[in-house]
Parts: sequence; C-alpha cells; structure tokens
Amino acid sequence: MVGVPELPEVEVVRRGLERWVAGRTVAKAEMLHPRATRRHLAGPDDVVARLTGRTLTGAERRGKYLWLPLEGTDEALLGHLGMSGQLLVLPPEDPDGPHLRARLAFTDGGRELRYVDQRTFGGLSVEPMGGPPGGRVPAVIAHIGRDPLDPSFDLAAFTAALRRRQTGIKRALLDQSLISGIGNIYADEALWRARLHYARPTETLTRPVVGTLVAGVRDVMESALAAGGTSFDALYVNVNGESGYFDRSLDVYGRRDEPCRRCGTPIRREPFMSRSSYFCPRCQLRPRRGRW
DNA sequence: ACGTTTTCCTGAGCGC
DNA sequence: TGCGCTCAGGAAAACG
Repeated sequence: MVGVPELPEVEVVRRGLERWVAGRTVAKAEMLHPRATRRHLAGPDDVVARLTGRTLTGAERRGKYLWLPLEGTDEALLGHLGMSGQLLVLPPEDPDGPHLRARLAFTDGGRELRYVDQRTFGGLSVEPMGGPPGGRVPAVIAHIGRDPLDPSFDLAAFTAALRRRQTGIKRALLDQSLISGIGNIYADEALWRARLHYARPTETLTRPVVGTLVAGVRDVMESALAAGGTSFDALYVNVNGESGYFDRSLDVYGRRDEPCRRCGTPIRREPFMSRSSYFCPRCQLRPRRGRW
C-alpha cells in the first residue's frame, strides 16, 4: 500500500521546504500536467507567470495544506499532496521520474523543487491570502478548521460545534471544516483509543469524552512526528510525503481479524463512506437507538 | 441549509 | 500470460 501522507508527514515536508526552499527566488516554473493545477482557474500559464521571479519567504501549513508566501505580493503557492503527492528537492541533473507534475528551478542554480503525484488527487495553485489577522491563510482554505497540532486549536469551540452536528463521530472527524488533518487512518486510531464506535452520534458526546478523543489524535500524531521528524536532517534531502521513516505503529487500522491490543477480540472491518472502518467490536460498542 | 453520496485517479493484487 | 475486476482514500462538488 502506498503511504498516504498524513498530517505528521506533511509537517515534515513543511520543515523541509522551510529549510531548503524558503528565501530562494524562482528562475523558471513549469506546470507539466493540467490536473495538477486544476484548482487554479486561470490555468497553468498563470501559475507560471505569478511564480517566475518571485522569492518564496517561508513554508506554512494548516491541516494537510501547505503554502509558500510570495514576497512582495499578498499571494502564496498553495499545495496539497492528496493521496500520492510528493515534493522533492533534487539536483537539476537528476532525471525526471514518472508522474512529474511541476518543477521550480531557482536563480541560485541549486536544487529544484519537484512535485510528483501518481494519482494527481493533489495539486498546486497560486492563491490570494485572506482570513483574519493572526489567522492569515490562503483565502480558498479559510473554511479549513485548525488542526490538532495548532497551538490555536480551540477545544471548547470544537466541542460545541461537534455537539451541534447531527451525524456520526467519524464523519465529523473527517470533516475538514470542524477539525483538519485527520484522515481515515488517524480517525480509526483515535476512536479506538477513546473506545468510541465510528457511528456514535456527535450530540451524545460529553466534553470530557471529546477532550480524550482530541488528546488521542494529538498523541498519535505527535508520536508519528517524533518518530519520523527526527530522521529529517541534512542528509535527507528528499522533502518527501511518502517517507519510509514513518513506521506507524497502528492499533486498529488495517488489522482486520487480528486481536485487539486491549481485549484480544478480533478487529472488525466494515465498509464506511466508500472506505473502511476498523474497530474493536467489544471496546467500541455500536450505538443503539434510545441508549447508546 | 445541511447531511450524504459521488467523483476524480492509477497501480497493486487477485481470480480465472 | 493477461485480462478484468476490486480496492485504496482527501476533499469538494453534486445531490437530496
């Protein structure tokens, strides 16, 4: 299975971009696949025009979105890795691999930034900045909620919004406007930790339970970051979303029929939202009408 | 208006 | 060997 870039991997990519790309000036930009710039409505040529000659001032992230502000403008190069995207920092003489979707060369003649994406669910665009002071993000992602690693994540506000929803907890965890950066894997892991069934109605969740749930997400993400992030150094020049350094130690995801690490009951897999949900049928009791 | 379903994409794995 | 089918899922458009 291809390693889907999860939030910890995206954070490592952000750090790599900050280290290897920030402060450099674009000499030449190439957008090589129309799907990779489909979110930029003015088209790939406009992306090239807005990038050429611009200096990238930093690397920021919200959830799984990354952006590089463009000096002297109120715009940023926005990227999302989707399912299979990679940002690679490579010497110009390195051969183009398959699935190369975009390339930025810099005026210093050093390593290029390449966007590689087999399935092209991800992509790049140049976007105007927006949002409130202290929460400036590209305007098109203003609806994306803070992620669990964001110091400004507001647990009380998240809890209130969650309890107003009329849906199941896993749907809510995957809704990027409520809380961002949680994909199918970490949703299942966090629910297992909190002993919650994926279909548990959000309105039945108490504040302490939501607190435990969010703490669980944060723990899983931080331990992944601690394991993968430490391997990132000067030798690890590939700013790479599918990093093999992330040996995620998963408790439920992908463990169908294997024993629950708490109670030994075989883990169950069920279809959910055209995906899979993995859970322990004993630790994570299915909600019932009238009394969950 | 809001919750749910569909859609985009390609390679791996599998049965025949 | 090779064909056709299923599966993997982030996020938003489309739908009801």
